[in-house]
Amino acid sequence: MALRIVFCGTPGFAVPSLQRLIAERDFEIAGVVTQPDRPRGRGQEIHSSPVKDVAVAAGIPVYQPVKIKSEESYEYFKRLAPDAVVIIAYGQIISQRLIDIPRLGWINLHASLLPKYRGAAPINWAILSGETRTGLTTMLIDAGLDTGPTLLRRDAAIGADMTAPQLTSVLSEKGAPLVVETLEGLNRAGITPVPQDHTQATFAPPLKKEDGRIDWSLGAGKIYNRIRGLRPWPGAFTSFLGKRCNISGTPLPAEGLESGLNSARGNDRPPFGTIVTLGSKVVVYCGDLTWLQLEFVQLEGRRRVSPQEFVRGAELTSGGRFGT
RNA sequence: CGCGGGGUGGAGCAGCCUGGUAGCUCGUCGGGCUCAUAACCCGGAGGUCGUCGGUUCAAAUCCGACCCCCGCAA
Repeated sequence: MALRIVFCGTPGFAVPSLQRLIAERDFEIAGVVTQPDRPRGRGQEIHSSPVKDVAVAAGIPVYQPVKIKSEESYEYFKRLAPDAVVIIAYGQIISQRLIDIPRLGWINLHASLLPKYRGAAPINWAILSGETRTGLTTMLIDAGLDTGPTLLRRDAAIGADMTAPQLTSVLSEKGAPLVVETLEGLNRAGITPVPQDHTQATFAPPLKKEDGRIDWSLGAGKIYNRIRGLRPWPGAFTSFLGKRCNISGTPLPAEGLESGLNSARGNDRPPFGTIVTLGSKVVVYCGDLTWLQLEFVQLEGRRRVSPQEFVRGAELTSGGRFGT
């Protein structure tokens, strides 16, 4: 007898798990719940969620409540009567009334080693914080925010150059089999839920636009963590002559430091954010006597260009700098 | 009709408001200089100024339409 599942999820992170559940014969996906279609992007065109697209393609009925905490959605779950609900990056808080419906509970896949990085943006905050390891945890949803007892977990390394979308992709793929394993384990009562140690909890709140603004007084390594962790949104940006400027870069290797400092006029420390050309490289002065080597620059309204091209057009003769 | 910026030799930009000689940095070609260099000096080639139409004696510049690119937003 196949387990009857309702799947709740929204972004691409949830897609591999959904696809896996659809493909496995042991599960019957009774319905998919996702966020309503909303106007997005330039032109404000209506877009559907990645999870919805997959569900529709698979012929699974989709339910998109504006508020899942409503009488109507309560009736929805009652009617579908799932054995378990799998919820991955859905985007709304679940009330106890709903949690109580399925026999096996609501199983969540979270992209961190709980209780670390509870919240909406665990992947971003892990990279932002300079972590070298993170992981995945499956847990039983309770009334709190990522506070329920944990079921299974998997470690994962964060490569030194890894960006948030890359790590998201890796973890979402690794997560799919973990979800299956968790469901099967729960069904045969082969997994014992383990309460979280709430004293060890840390939080990964939703990112804000301003989180992307670069503080050039930070060291290049920390700035690089932000560049990696803030993709694809809000991205790392600064300002240049009053215009928004999206940039990317990597810390200048140590052997470049000496010549970099020299060309910045010896002991006279330039202001943070000063742009200097070093041979074919274009570097920016950061805190802790470090330099960030630019990878690309994109001024608002302009195409993304190489740092060399940016410098040619920007006329940096008088010691141009970011943050102006 | 969500808001906004942009399309100018091969690249990145200025010029547009206040119509009248195509500008800057770089590349490229030729020559020179140097032990040497992503250095420097001299000279040259290369542009239907996104497309179509309008106004004007005259349009990169003003007006209209369209195509393409991008930032914000979500």
